[in-house]
Amino acid sequence: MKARRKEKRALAGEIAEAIHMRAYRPGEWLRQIDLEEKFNATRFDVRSALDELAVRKTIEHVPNRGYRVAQLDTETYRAIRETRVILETAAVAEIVARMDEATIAKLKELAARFGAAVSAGTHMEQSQINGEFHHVFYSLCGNPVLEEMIWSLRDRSRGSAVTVWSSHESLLQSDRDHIAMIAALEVRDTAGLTRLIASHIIKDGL
Amino acid sequence: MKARRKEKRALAGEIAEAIHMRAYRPGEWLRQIDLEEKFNATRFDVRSALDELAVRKTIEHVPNRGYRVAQLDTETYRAIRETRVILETAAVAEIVARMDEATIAKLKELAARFGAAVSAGTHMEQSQINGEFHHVFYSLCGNPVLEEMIWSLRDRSRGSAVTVWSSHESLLQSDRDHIAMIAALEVRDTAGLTRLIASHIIKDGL
DNA sequence: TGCAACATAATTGGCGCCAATTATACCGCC
DNA sequence: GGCGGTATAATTGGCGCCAATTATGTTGCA
Repeated sequence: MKARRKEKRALAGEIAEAIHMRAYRPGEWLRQIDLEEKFNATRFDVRSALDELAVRKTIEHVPNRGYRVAQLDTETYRAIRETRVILETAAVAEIVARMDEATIAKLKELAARFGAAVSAGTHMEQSQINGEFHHVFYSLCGNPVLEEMIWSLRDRSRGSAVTVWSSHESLLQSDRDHIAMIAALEVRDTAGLTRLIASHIIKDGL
Repeated sequence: MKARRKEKRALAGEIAEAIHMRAYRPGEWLRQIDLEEKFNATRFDVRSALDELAVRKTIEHVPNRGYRVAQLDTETYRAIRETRVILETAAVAEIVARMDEATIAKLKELAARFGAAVSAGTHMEQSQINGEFHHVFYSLCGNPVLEEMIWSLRDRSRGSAVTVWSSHESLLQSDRDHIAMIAALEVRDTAGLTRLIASHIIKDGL
C-alpha cells in the first residue's frame, strides 16, 4: 500500500529526522533507491525532499554523484556556534520578560521527562523531548523569525565531527543544563541565563 | 537557441533578482508558463527554482494554485527587522576589528559609485552596487554563516508593504548612510557604527 | 603481481506527458 | 438585469522513462 497524500511535503522532515537520528552519518551518501523503499515514496518525492534539504544545508549535493549528509569542517562548525550564541543569547532578554508560570510548569515537565528518557528511553524519545523543550523555551521570545533561525542553525549543527549524543555523559549534562536554565529563568536572572546558554553552546553544540 | 547548462541552478537566483527588482510585486502570482518563456527555461527547471525560493521564504506556495511573491504582514516584518538588528549589530564588533585600508578603499569606491548611480543610473545598477557594498562590508566579519543569514534576511525584507526603493529620497538617504558607515568604520567607532546600522534597519529596512 | 584499459552494472538526473484542479466565460433561469 | 450553475479553457503538479554519468568488475599485458 502506498497511502500517502499529506506526507508529500513531510518527507524532507522525515529524512532530516533520520539524519538527525544518525541513521545516516555525516559524509554518507544517500541513495535515492534506498530512500524510495525506506520511506515508501516515489523517486520524484525523494528528489524534491533531497533538494529541499540541500537548500537548507542539511545535506550536500554533488552533480552526477548524488546527495550526502553534510560534513562540517571545524571552521564552519565554529562559525555556526558563534552565530548560535549571538541569536540565542539575544533571545534571552525577551524570554525572561515574557515568561509566565504556565510555561515554567511546562518546561519543568519536559525537563523531568527528558531526565527519565535519559535513563530509560530510546534515542528517539530523548531527541524528541529535548527538541520540544527547546522549542517551548525559544518560542517564548515572541519573534518567530528569530526562533526559526535558531532552529535552522541547531539542525545544521548535527553534521559536526564532534558526536554530541554518543556518550551518556553528555545526555546527563544536557539534563543538568535544562534544570539550571529553568532555575535561572524562574528568578529572572537574565545575565545568568545568558551565560548558561553561551557556555552550553560553546561546550559541544547542543 | 537554448544554450543552458550552468544556468540550471542559477535560475532561482535570476527569479529572485527579478522579484527583488519588483518585476513581480508582493502577492503577485508567478505563472510557470510565463517564467519558462521569460527565462527560456524548461518547466522542470522553473519548478525547481520556485521550490527553492519557497524554501527560502522568498515566495509562497499554495497547492493547486501556484507560487506567489511573499507578502509580509507588519508583524513578520517587525520580527525580521528585529532579527536583522541582532545579527548585523553583532557583526559590527568583528568588522571593526578586521577592517583594513584596502577594504575601506573598496567601500569608498562602491559608495561613490552608488552615489553616482542614484542620480544617473538604472534601477538595477543601484541595487547591484548597493548589494556589493553590503556584501563587502559584512564579509569583513569573518563568519560566513553569520554573513549568509544576514543576506538571507535582507532578501526576505523585500516583500514588505513599505516600498523601500520607490522614492528618490530614500536612495539619497542610503547614500548618506553608506558614507556615515565608512566614516565610523575608519575611526573604529564601534558604538557609533552599531547605532547607525540599527537605526538604518529600523527606519525602513534597507 | 600490479596496473591500465575496457566492458558491464548501478545510479543519477533531465524532461515531457497527461490527469487533477482551479479559473473563466457563457447561458439559461428566476 | 442579476445570479447560479454548467461547460470550457488555462494552469498546476504527479510521475516514469531513458539517456548521461559514474562506479565496479574483469581481462590482458608488462
